[in-house]
Amino acid sequence: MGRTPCCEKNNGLKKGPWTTEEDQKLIDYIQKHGYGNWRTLPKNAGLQRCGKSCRLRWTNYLRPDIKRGRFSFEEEETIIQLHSILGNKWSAIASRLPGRTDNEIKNYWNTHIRKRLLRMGIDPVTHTPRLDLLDLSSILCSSLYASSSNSSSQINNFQNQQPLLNPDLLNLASSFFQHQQDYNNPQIQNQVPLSHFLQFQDQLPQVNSNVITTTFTTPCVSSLPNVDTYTSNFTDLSNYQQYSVHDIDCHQNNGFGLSNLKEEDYIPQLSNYNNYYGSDNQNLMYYQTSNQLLSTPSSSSPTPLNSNSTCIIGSNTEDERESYESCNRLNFEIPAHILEANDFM
DNA sequence: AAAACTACCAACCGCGCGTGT
DNA sequence: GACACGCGCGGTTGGTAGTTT
Repeated sequence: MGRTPCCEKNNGLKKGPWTTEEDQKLIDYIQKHGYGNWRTLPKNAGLQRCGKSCRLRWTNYLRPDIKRGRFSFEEEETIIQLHSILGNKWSAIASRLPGRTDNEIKNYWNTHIRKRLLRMGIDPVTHTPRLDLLDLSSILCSSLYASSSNSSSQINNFQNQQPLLNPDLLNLASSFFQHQQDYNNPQIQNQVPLSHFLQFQDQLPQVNSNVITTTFTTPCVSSLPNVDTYTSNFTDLSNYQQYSVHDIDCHQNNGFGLSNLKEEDYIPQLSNYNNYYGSDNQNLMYYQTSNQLLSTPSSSSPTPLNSNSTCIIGSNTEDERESYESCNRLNFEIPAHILEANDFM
């Protein structure tokens, strides 16, 4: 079976980059006749190209409504959100970004966003933390329960101490991530009742609290070479309060500190990843655009929708960020009520 | 200055789907 | 039902510009 290929091999048709003359021929022809039949178009237009090549050239480059230039933060954020829902459906994503082509978005994803997410320890496919790498419980427990045989002074700080993080909280975080992953699957979205997620509401006290900072100095986990920044969030579905977790930085002394971050390493606020989770709308789209950056040394930490219910794991201050350069650590900011409730201190 | 390396992106390729015969 | 066709999609490639060594 099978169909004849669009572009026969060695049939004299040109391949490779288009010349301006070819572009002009294609533009002129389409402006006069439209682009009804791509297979016959090149012959009629006097082009030594196959129809497929003409179509790609037109749709990806010559179309008059193509928007050129860098992707804005809003566009980038939209891409990330849509990708978390649609996956690699580039054409579907492109249809929601006027002026951008699927090819352009795909390229941008593969060359910028995907790499960035990977560096952050986020699986670019599932948009969830790579728990294979980032097993919070094992990391923190192994770090916080220091062995007396370890001579590191940092580690010795933790000798004979109670675990600093409640395993229940860590399990809760892992559960959230897993649910988030499950909920990205549209089939599961339709099957899992909202109440399934609300169970956590009881576990996270509804208390306005001042966010206090707790800094843990730990040995970095050598098995996490790519985990630089991790961003995700928790969304309380009942009232859109958000429990954000961002900036779990685990820098090894490999020279990759925050100061090494380039502009492209900064990401738009992803805290609205889950906004659609709480929507009753079957179409489940709810956008919050934001220009806020994460991990931007010159900018303050992004503010979640409801900052009074924020559980931030990360460093917020300039001083703290600078100290990353010389000190490996996990740095947490945890609302006081959670710390108290879990007897952290 | 040149080689090596990296990042980017336009273009290609193969496949699947819908439609017509 | 089988096949051909047109088209669109997603993955991949390769050329090139920029950067580093």
